[in-house]
Amino acid sequence: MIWQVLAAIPPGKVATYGQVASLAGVSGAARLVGRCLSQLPADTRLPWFRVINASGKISFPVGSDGYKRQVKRLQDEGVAVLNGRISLTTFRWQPDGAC
DNA sequence: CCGCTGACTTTCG
DNA sequence: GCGAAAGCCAGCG
Repeated sequence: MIWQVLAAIPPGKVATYGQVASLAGVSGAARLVGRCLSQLPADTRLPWFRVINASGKISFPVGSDGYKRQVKRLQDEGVAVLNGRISLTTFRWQPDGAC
């Protein structure tokens, strides 16, 4: 389920763990999503880098290996990352129909 | 079976 | 804006 949701996230947009969890049907299980991502292989095609925490920041220590990788991917997708935080210019992904 | 831990979220002070 | 507490699910000792 989590993977399905990840794959459903359009490029250039990002979603929070809570969003993904909710869409996955496990509302409130944000930690579950995070745990699931941690299990994802390094060569996975899933856009796990589009998943961020509620603070709009990357859930990795700044300067960390995974952090840099995620930022690189995000920028490649067209997402701007400033101050270790997703630029406000990048709208969060929302289900179709939701404002 | 109990308790700790983890890529988290939300509310209260 | 930040720190603390409770809620959430799964894996491990």
